[in-house]
Amino acid sequence: MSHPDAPDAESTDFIREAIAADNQSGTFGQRVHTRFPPEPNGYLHIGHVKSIALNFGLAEEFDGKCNLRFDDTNPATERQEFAEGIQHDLAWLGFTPSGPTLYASDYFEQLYTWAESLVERGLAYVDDQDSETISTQRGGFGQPGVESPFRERSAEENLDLFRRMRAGEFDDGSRVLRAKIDMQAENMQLRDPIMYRIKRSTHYRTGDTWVIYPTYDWAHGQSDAIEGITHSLCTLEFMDHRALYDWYLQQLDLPFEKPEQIEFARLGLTHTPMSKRVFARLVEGGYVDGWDDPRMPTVRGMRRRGYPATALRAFVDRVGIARTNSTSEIELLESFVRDELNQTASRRMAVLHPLKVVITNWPADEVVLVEAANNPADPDAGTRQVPFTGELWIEQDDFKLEPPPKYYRLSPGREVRLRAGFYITATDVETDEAGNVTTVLCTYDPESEGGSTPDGRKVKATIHWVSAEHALDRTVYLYERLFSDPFPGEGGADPLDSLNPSSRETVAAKLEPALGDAAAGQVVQFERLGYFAVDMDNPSIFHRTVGLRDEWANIQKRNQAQAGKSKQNNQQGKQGKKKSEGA
RNA sequence: UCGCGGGUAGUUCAACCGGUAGAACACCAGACUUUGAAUCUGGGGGUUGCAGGUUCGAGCCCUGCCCCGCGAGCCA
Repeated sequence: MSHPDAPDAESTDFIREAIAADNQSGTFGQRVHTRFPPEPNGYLHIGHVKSIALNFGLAEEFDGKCNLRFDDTNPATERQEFAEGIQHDLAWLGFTPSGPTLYASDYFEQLYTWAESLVERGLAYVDDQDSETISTQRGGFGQPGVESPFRERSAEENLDLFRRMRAGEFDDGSRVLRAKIDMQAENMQLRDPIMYRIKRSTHYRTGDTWVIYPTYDWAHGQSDAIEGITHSLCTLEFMDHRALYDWYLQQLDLPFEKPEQIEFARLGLTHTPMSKRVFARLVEGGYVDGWDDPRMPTVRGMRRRGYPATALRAFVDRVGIARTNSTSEIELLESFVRDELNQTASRRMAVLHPLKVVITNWPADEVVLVEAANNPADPDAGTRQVPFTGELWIEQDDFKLEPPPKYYRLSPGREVRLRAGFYITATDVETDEAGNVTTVLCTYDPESEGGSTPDGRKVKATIHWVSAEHALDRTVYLYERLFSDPFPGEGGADPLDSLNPSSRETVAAKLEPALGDAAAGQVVQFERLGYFAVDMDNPSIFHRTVGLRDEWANIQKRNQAQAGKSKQNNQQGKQGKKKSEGA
């Protein structure tokens, strides 16, 4: 294939450019070594996928390496379960670390040794004040900080105190080790940041061997250095930490080029808070079934929902890397999911909201096996046989006693095609006392088997169906957005305020027999409805992954909006535009 | 209030370090169709935050202003 004029398919961004420049100048000797450093205090979510794809993608593109390192410096929140889950999710996404899994907690001893060396050189001191006092002394934006009365302790005293901190002689929170930098610095991160705190909490890996733990800032750059990381990528909120990152590394006087911290914007997604705190509340509050609930934006939730890993990766690739805070539309993610599934998912028929059809001229008890393509776009996907009988289920939406304009599905006197089956014409209905249609009586054209007639006449609609006698009864979960507001929590509101109360609808569906063979986790297309994933644990449960694009729904929506608008014109006036400002 | 970062179609990103803006998704229309899907074709959409300046020429450079984000955890 030759597309001489095709735009360069290679995605480029400021980070890739920076790396190319480093390679050009030989800064790291052509080496590219990144790392993905999650804290094991929750499961991976779609936001992490962006960072993962960036770090691992860079390593691959530049023929370098990418580590998986757990940033486990806070024993209070971390758990083995999360560390394992993250590794599992990472593998499912299709990424493989360049070496064994690494842990910041493995560097505790080295970090401690380095800290002592800073103490010895008068670059760090033990502060006996409580956190509130320290916080007050730090000053504020535009106001200088106040130096701690303990700032000028001798190196000997500091070393003694620091060793006794490690030995467990002091109470939690009673002392900290601080870097001695500059209480006047405009960058708050440089106002004598804390390096160690005393915290008696069992660490999921180191147990109780430590009572002092390094803070993120003290641990991160040094961990990068230990691993020979060249480009340490993190999100924008760490921008102010870069000066500190560099300061620590400078004091260590390492015999090789120091890693370079580069920040990029985290992923924002409409209708999707991207905070572990919110996720934990959803799980703990019982608003969802767990971290792997199909409505959760976690990797495991999306996997259960049926989102293919390739779609997730294609999505974050498309969003790209920039320094602009931005929020992508969730529709973009969904379009990648559909795009992938359209190519891979087998077609099946299922009726979600069943309405009985009786074919009055069908030979009693006759069963005809009709042949249906598994994927019309892919002949290699083969065909299957679907039993057709005189009693069928069709979708309630596919019949209207009084068809609205532009409606061309089944209605009295109208003929439609049953997909891969026969043409039927509605002749009559049966209703209950309330007047609701309970059964549609039809006649069929015996010459139309397979979906076409000798006279070649056209019908406007093709609808799906399931033989009542052969139908499988299954539970299908239909999902809507978990949060109805595109920007949950905007303006300081509680994100949970915009939880959609009907984010999951449970439906008793009728499925064609072939669906009985669907494998756990498999995703199929229910024709005309959407993609549905077989639950990974219970194969008789289906989750709607994503619906098909639905032009008819759009038409109806437009008509409604039109009607609503003309109604509104009469009573318009007040209601200032609601603009949301940060609280 | 101070510091840092950012502002290009509805959204997310491009635009060879000055040559007068493109793509994807979304939207609209048409073609095709045994999924109102998919596919194909076409279309509407931008005074590049605002105002000046430099220049033959500015989204790119300069000045001022506006708006948004982050920063005062012993969280990461």
